Amino acid sequence: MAGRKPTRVQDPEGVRRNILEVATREFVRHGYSGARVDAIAALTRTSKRMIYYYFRNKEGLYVAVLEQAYRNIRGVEETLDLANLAPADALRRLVEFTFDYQNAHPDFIRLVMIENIHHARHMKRSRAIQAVNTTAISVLGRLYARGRAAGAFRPGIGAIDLHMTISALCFFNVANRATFSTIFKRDMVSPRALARRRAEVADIVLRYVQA
Amino acid sequence: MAGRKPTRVQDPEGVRRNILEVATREFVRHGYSGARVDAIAALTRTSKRMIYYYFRNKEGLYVAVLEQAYRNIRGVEETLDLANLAPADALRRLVEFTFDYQNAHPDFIRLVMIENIHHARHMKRSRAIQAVNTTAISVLGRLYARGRAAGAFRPGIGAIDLHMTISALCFFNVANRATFSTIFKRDMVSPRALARRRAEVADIVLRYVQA
Amino acid sequence: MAGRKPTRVQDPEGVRRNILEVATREFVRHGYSGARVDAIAALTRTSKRMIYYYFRNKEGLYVAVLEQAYRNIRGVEETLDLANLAPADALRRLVEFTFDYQNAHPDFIRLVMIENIHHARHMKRSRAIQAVNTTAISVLGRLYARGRAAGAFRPGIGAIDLHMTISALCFFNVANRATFSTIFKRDMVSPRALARRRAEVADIVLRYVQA
Amino acid sequence: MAGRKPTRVQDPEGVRRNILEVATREFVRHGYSGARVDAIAALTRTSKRMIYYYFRNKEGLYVAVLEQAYRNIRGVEETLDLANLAPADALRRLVEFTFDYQNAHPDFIRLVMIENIHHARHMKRSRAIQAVNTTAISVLGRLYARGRAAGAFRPGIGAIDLHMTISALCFFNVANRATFSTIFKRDMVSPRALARRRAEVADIVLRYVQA
DNA sequence: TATGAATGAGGTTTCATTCAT
DNA sequence: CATGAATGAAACCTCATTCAT
Repeated sequence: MAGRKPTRVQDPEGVRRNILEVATREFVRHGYSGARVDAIAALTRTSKRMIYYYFRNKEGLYVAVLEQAYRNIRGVEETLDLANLAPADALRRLVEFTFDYQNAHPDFIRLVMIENIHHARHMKRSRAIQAVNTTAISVLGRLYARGRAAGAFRPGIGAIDLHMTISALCFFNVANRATFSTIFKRDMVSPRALARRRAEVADIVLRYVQA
Repeated sequence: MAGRKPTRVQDPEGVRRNILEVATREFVRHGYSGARVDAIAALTRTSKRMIYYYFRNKEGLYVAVLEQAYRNIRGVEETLDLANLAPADALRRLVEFTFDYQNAHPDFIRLVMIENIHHARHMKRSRAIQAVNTTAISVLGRLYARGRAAGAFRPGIGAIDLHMTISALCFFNVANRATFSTIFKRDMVSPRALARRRAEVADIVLRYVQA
Repeated sequence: MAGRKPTRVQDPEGVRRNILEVATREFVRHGYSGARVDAIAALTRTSKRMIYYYFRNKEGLYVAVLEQAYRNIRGVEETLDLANLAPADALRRLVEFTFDYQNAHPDFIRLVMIENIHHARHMKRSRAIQAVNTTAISVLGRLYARGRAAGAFRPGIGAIDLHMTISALCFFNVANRATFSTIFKRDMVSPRALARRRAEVADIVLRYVQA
Repeated sequence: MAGRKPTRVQDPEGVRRNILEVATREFVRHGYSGARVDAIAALTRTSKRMIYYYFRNKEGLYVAVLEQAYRNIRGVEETLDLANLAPADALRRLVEFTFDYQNAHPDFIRLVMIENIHHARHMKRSRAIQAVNTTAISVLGRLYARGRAAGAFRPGIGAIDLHMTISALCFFNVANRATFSTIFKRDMVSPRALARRRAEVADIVLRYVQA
């Protein structure tokens, strides 16, 4: 009576989460069209029927996966506590953090790639996602303003442009890893390789911004 | 008898090319799994049977599309005639050219994205593709050496790293256009927006390299 | 605790009636197989479980709907008070009333159509329904006898035949409205169109019966 | 070489016809939603896949069935050669023919019922069907004009009204057979019952039209 | 009495591919 | 070389119904 049964017979939230986890893996692995609802169901602790019960259809499931992914990264920049660092140090830290974060979360990167393959069709329909990435920009904007005030950064750089630059440099290392490392026989995943590239990316951004 | 379609009745190479064009469009639009052999056949001036005749199966067709795409970009850097420019100018020109070229060939970019989604599986199997991008590196390598000799560039930068940086910055503008412009309500396609970003990208690279 | 839905928490008869109303609409709209238990439940003020609780299954619900519909029309003819009219006038009134009644109750007509599509399978099983339409015949039989006695009607017409004739002419206007008005671009629903056809139908029946 | 193989391996038209026949039976038996593509396929000499090849989807198949049914009845009235009969005789013959024809083709009647259940949705979309029933009206219109000229018919009756009357009386005998004969325990299918009702229907129409 | 969660069976449709001519 | 017809396997999805609380 007191104390739940060990096998929770009904646990909607758990079931939902379980489906979402499995589905994320499958979509990430095979793309939207390549992912199989059947395969997802089989890896789930529940049945195919439940996927449709919770997410209506394959597209609904995919959108939920996407939203969840964006929700997970929302505002990570704010956890950084950059205010106590000198602007240049803060920026370097932000870049390195972004680099590490993206390399640590290839699933998210791949979902973004997939979404781009599909012209951001699903993202466009999701209010939840649209509400996201703004924190990145505001954190960056404040940091840049601080650097400007301190005379550390040169003028004329937009926060969105800066964000795009950082994103582009970090994103590539994950997104294009397969083709790039194939063509150039280059290690892009070992800790050493990551550390080297991370430093390089930070250098690029700092040289770009510094006065 | 009299009224045959004006289609050249026997033009194997033309038929092959036609299939390849249509297939490129479809793969680019919908990804590998999302592309439909039926749809490709219907848009072709020939029939489905010919696709299998020439390319064996869907995967063969996709690989052919990919190889063709890589073949088309092979060595464009060499057409640039950078030798007569000062190293910095030459590098700026190379970057801007790369930026323009990639923005002008989103199909190729999207094929690379697709290939990355699929872990470069097909590319790895294709000798033809593996033989490609080396010219980019050698052109860049020579240019960097020249800049070093002239005292214009700082030491310690690898050609592959430099190439990756340029690629990352240019690639992002095409590959992540859909999601990025959706989230940040940002124009990434107008001539004006392209010109601005191209200049910015060139600046980034030059500041990174300059002594 | 405070904010309960205003729904009477315990009102079995009301719940039953509510389900029946919604179900009628759905069956009438989509036919037996086309109607969805889920859809019915969703439109109900209660839940799916209650449908099964009260009606056992989809078929039970449908039979209940059908019985209810027949119960509602049972004996409407008796409300007419035809005894004070001359036989011909009484018959005209009966026909016009039937015409109006059927046009005012398309749901009932459609349930009859649906039941016919299914070979009256459910009706055959329902004692409740079988007990119905006899009043129509007896009313009509008495009226015809009166007309015969008065020399107003010709001999040799059976009450059931007469009923069938009236039914056929009235029923068609509702049942075949969709196809007929589509093919012949004919208004069959405006008050004016209904009045014209009603008069015509009455004429047909009277000319048929009159001596 | 000369002389076809007995098992014609490819016979698209035959396959199409075969599917259509089987599908007609199934739709007629179970209505649109109640009919099962699987069941149709199983009764076919080909496979489920072919149904989709030829008819695209269930709705396409149903529309084809409906069009085919209307095509089959198109212009049967013209085969009657009524011109050599006196107007009243011609009209009686037309009515009796219609009665017999509809009773002999219950499948068609049931398709019309089904289509009405679905608000003529499919018919409205089909140009082929819309083009049909006009011959019935023109035959009837000419006949009525002839009867008027001969002083045999009374004035003021519209051809479409007349057609509706005949249709209603004939249609009912097939369409409402199941419910009507269940409630009134009445034989509506034996040759004798049909002959009696046919004569009655003809009488009704003639009394309605005659001067 | 009431509800949201769950389910198995089966429904429709689509896919890449091959066959017969 | 070329084509329309054909196919099996599997994809996505829906249905009426029942369970656990």
